[in-house]
Order: sequence, then structure tokens, then C-alpha cells
Amino acid sequence: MPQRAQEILRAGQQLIQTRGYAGFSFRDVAAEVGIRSASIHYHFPTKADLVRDVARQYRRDFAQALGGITATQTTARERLLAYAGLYSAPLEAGRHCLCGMLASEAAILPAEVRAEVDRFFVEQQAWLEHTLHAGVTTGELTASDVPALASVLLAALEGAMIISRSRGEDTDLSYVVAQILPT
Amino acid sequence: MPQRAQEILRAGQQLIQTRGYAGFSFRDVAAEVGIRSASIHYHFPTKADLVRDVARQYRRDFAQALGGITATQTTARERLLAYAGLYSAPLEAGRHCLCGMLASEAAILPAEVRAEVDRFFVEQQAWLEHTLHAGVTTGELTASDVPALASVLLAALEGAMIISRSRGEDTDLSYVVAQILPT
DNA sequence: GTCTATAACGAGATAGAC
DNA sequence: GTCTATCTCGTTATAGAC
Repeated sequence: MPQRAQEILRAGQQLIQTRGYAGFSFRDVAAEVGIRSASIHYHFPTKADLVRDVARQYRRDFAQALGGITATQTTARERLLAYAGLYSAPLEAGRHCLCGMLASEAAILPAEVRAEVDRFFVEQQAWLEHTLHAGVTTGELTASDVPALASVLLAALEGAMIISRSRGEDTDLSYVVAQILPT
Repeated sequence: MPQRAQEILRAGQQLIQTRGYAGFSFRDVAAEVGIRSASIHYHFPTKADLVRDVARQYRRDFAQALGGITATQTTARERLLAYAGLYSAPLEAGRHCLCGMLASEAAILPAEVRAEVDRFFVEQQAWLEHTLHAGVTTGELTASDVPALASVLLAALEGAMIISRSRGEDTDLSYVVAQILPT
């Protein structure tokens, strides 16, 4: 992928994380990158194309981060705290989870974008279930309903980003894991 | 308040809950109500005025519902399950929490709208803390950090609405309470 | 690959008739 | 209170020069 296209994707991601799908424009992206809005159409014909590619890259980067956590952290609790860190980091910079933001706008998203967002949540759910199941197997955790627990962890992190940024507090989301998985 | 203004508020609320602040227009509202978009400006001069009033009415209606739950439900768990029902009901109709949706768009909201949204979350947090505290006092619940637990409950319900609607499942959110407050 | 220029459209908002 | 008509602006998108 050309470097310019990468710069456009990066600017688009940042804008969606702060302003949402309906709240950002090609002009915003162009101003960020330092080109004209018409030039963006050369790389991404439509807004749907651009946002689909932003979401796809975000999803893949996130999947890679999940692999890194599994590889470097050994206990379930360590892994989940590192996972919460993936949400705290953008929040610190005033950004939402890209897919959380897009999911809230599901009703106005082009179908190809919604498909990427859905895939993101399926992958998060699967990683959380796998991580929780490993913790249960080793006896580190007890959980009567692993899928439901994974859903609640994911929902609480996504919700905490929105509420915390709105109220301007609590950029460290490790308390979410601490409350849902008490020692 | 004139009946027409009430109809406009109701249509505006529904549109924001599904499409977000940036995703709905005066024309959408006008089409829903059956008038021209110009007529809306007679009741609400600007979009900020309309959305501020929508948020204020939503916040007050919600506060009234909280009072009703406290008055009719006796145990903390019953109250929290009824509270989750306040989120499940709009989700069933494909709508988000109005203030959750607006909070995700905090960066592009007019200041007067953001103020109403903030107030909403302060009120939710206070009611949840009060309800949890009552449960701790009677010995029904144990909680080492009531404010953090209240934050997580609120965040999980808001997040679950977004993820559930995006993925088209789980409109009953009582599992959130069940997972966060295990028996 | 990026530009200028512009088309085509929808947005928020206003003026003034009724 | 609602209308028609219009203004002004920002939006996505395209055409064609460089």
C-alpha cells in the first residue's frame, strides 16, 4: 500500500475515533494529511471504501495485539489487564475504540463497514472466551458462564470509554477488570 | 409546551437514538412529524436547542423511572434488574440510550447538549451508588468499592446496548447484572 | 498522484406570505 | 404555526489539466 494511502487511513482512523462516521468529512482528512479532498478519491473512491479499509486495518492491528498479549502474559488476570490497556491507551488521547464508535452508528453505516465492525466484535469475544477458559482450566478463575462473562467484559470496556471520555476522568480502565473479576 | 413541540421532541429523540447527533437532520424530523423542516425552527431555533431539550426531557423521564423503581422494588437485586430493563426496552426497538449515543459524539456536541448528557450520567451514577449502598447495608450484597462497581454496571449496560444492537442479539440485558453481581 | 474546478446534493437557517 | 422560497454553506463525488 502506498505511503499516502497509509497516511489517509491513519488520519481517517483518528477522526472516526473522535467524531464518528457521520461527524467527519473528506475535507477533515485532507486537512490532516495536507492534500486536497479530491485527491483522497484517487486512493479511496468513496467514503464507504475508506472507512471499510480503516476498520479492516484496525481489526487486524487489534488481532495482532491480542496475539502479543497471549504470547507475553501468562495468567488470565495479567492478560485481561493488558487487554484493558488496549482500551485505556486511545482513551488517554481522547479517542474511542474505532469499532465501538462505528457500532453505535450501525443504522447509518454502509454494509461493508458494518461487516468489518461485526467481525471485530466476533474476534474480541472469541479471544476473551479463550482467555477466560484458560484461566478456569488452571483454576485461577471461576466462571459459571464464560461467554456471558466475556460479553460483559467487552461491553464494560466499550461503555467505560464512552462515559469516561464524556465526563473527562478515569482513563485507566483496569478497574473494570478488577470489579468484574474480583480476587 | 405545545403539542407540536412535543411531537418534534419525540421524533428527534427516536432519530438520535438510532442515527446519532450528526446522523439526523431537521428534514428527518419534519418527515417523521409530517410538517416542513422550516416549521421546526419556529419551535426550536437551532439544532442545539432541539437536542438540548430532547436530552433534558430524556434525563427527567429517566429520573422519574428511577424513582419508580426505588418505590416499587425492595431488594437491591430486584432494583438493578428493573434498571437493566430500562436499557433493554429501547434496545428491543433498535434504539440506543440517548445519552450513550450522544456521549460517544461528545467531541462534536454543542456545549449545552454536552452539559445535559453529563448531568444524566451523574444522576445514573448517584442512583446506582445509592442502590448498591442500600444492598450492602442490609447485607444482601458485598462490595469493596461501591462507586467503581456502580461505574462498571453503568458502563456495561451502555456498552452492551451498542454491541448487542450492532450484532443483533441479546436484547435482554439482565445477564449484565447477573454477571457483575453473582449470587 | 495531486491539482483546480465544479457538479449535484443536502444541510441548517432566515424572510416573509398566509 | 405552518407554509414557500431562498440563502449560504459543507458535503460527496467527478472531470480533466498537469
